[in-house]
Amino acid sequence: MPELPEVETIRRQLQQFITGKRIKEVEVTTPQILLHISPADFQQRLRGTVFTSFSRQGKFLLCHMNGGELTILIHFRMTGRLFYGTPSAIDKTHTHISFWLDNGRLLCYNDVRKLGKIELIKGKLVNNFAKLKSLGPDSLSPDFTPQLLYNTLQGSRRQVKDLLLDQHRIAGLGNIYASEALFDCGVHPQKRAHTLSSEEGEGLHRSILKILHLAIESRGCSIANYVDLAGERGAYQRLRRVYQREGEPCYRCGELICRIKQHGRSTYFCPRCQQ
DNA sequence: CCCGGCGCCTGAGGGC
DNA sequence: TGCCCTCAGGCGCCGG
Repeated sequence: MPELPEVETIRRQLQQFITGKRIKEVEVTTPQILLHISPADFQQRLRGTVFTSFSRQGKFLLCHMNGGELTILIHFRMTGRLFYGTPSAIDKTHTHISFWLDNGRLLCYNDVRKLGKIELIKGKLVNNFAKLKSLGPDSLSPDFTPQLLYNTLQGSRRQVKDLLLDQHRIAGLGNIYASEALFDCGVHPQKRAHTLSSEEGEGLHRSILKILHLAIESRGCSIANYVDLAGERGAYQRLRRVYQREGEPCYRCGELICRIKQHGRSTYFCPRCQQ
């Protein structure tokens, strides 16, 4: 479930429903999901702690426990999800980590492909955590300005779509929203980043924000298997203009949407609207 | 720095 | 029905 809007949707729901809840017990059925910590240690450290708040950096979800004493860091990769509900209501197929809460409900990490990762960060180390520090500015943070994007583009000879997927430059965009944003501003995905004009840079910046806000309003994109905390699908897939529309007419000009491969990943674009 | 390839995993869908 | 291939919202590592 991966990109920024989906993680943000989950974060908001956690903030609303899980804040203040205490963990009674932790169940680890698939240890490989845990990074740099044993199941026993993970359980022991989290037992009895309270969910204080939830934040997000790019596609990382941070669950702050006991006012920041500990942070659970979650990356969903391709198919990770979180479910919240009563034990009888939750389908435990592909559930790897379960948090039993003091209200009798369960918060479960579910992941068909088991590519997602969960780790624990102690106290103030969060601000120094290498993995988070190496991220570029979050696409929705005030640091992500038109000027910053333009400077980033100027500093790279890579294809612009490839650059947009690099979390160390800009954090949050994934394969769907990168294609959608480039279509929205009419920039060809294979254009070299440094060749974009400042107007194109500004247009791209505007489109990224527009697409991300629209996707969050739609509570994410459920082309494949993404669902939110309550198991509900998002609605953005109905608004997408190019992603997975190969061979279908462009909504703007009628030309057929193309699919190309960039670094092993599909990119969708309109050859007429994106020159 | 940049790029391509592989590995991590499972499941869905298409061609034969 | 089965097999084999490709593909999938991601990312880290390695070698050239």
